[in-house]
Amino acid sequence: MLQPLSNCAIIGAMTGTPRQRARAQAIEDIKRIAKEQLAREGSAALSLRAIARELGIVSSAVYRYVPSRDDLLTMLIVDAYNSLGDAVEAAEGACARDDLRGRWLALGSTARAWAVERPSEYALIYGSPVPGYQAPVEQTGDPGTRVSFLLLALLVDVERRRPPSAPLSGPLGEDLAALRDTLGLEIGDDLLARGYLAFTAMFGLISFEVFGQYRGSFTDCAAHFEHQLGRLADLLGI
Amino acid sequence: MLQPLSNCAIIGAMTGTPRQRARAQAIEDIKRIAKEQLAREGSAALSLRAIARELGIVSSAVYRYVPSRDDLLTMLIVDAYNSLGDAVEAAEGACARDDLRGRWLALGSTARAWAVERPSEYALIYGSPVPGYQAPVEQTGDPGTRVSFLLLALLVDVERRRPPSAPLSGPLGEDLAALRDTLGLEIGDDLLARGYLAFTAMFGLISFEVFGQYRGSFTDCAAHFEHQLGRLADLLGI
DNA sequence: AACAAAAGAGAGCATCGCTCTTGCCAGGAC
DNA sequence: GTCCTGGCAAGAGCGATGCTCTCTTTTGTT
Repeated sequence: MLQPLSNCAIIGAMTGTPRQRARAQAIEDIKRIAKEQLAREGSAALSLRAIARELGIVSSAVYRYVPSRDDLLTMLIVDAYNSLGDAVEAAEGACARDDLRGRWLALGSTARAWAVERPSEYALIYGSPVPGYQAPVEQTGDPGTRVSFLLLALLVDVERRRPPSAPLSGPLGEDLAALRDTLGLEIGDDLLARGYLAFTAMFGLISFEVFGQYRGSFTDCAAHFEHQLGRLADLLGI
Repeated sequence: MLQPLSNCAIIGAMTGTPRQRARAQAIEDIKRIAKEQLAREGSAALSLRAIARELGIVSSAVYRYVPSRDDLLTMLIVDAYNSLGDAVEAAEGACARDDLRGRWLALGSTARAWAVERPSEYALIYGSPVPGYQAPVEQTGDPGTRVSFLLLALLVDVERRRPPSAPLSGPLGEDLAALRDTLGLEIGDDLLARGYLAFTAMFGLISFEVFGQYRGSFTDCAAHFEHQLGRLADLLGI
């Protein structure tokens, strides 16, 4: 299980020499303003010059703290992954471990609430990739898998309660077997496939809502989401 | 049912005065190069100056044909919606009308194939909105609903074969009733909700694949997609 | 107090979207 | 056939971007 890493920046700001503290604080300020800009203007309009203006310094000074605009975006993506991971882990961890359905519902509801509250940050990690920019996996890798690992852990607990199912044949069966190997988790093909579908459908629901694809079909998106989350729980057999 | 409108540009290029033909051809050239740029660089890197360079004209000349970069984006979005609509309508229309499952599978497979072939155009319509730009609904409205209308028509045929289900209560029930009213379609609450889930899950699956969220979990994404499409057909009871 | 490292300032380069003015040139009216 | 007007391209220019370079100032450390 992954550790909550998102507060390491705060820890960093409290330790070290005054120079290091000031530097960490400056980076935090830059990221804070960047997130505000992101929420106002969108990811492509993220401007280091505008950040510098708002910070009251000249644009070239920002480069003392951030190597480039793309690196700043990567930092924000990592932050977003960790923020989402923190929220979902906390909510899921508050459930009784044997309350499988409750854990799934908590996971989903919290992810949706997080996304609806920060649509711009959600778009950063689950939207179409920012053009001309591919987030480096070595940076985003671990934080980017926290939610999926949470679901996988849930699936392991589900599997324990269910009779073992026959493995799937064909190319999908081979892929699932390979996944089982690399992850080292005991989840049958059937449940693993159902889990993938539930996970993808859940983020599909969130994306449709956040990105405005419903075009106002629902006045109460939360009710719709909860309803569908229940259906997905049924699909998982919990 | 909506007409296939996407070839009106070609019709426009064949008719009218030489002036109008040349103008329509120029706009087509601009859009073609824009799509190539989109595929290479991404939507935010879409540059009118680069288009002008590739076209061998000066940047200001492009503004004779395209009012602004945002308007060009809107044109591309409408084109993408229509291209996807054409493909899906053709594939679904080739199925026997009473082959409900076949129609659903054709709809989904074709949508996925279209998206995998043109990830940049898919991102344009189903990705996170291009920053600082909201596609005007009056332009994208009709083409943007073609696929959903196809699914709704399918759901109507499904409903005819199924025993009527009890309406849902609560806010979701009210939303679904309002949808039934405005659309004028006879689809029960239960099936309508299932249809929404299936639709959203399908595009969630496509988005996860196209946007690289699976991080290489599947060597055969098509097999995985077909498998899940079958599960969603089961969910629809077809 | 002196030093060195870090931070900031400013100029500059290439790019972008977009506007304006200036010519040019061909299609349509006569 | 000629004339003229409307559409078209060119070019300069404005404000903005990311990023680099150099120079100066600040500041923590010794």
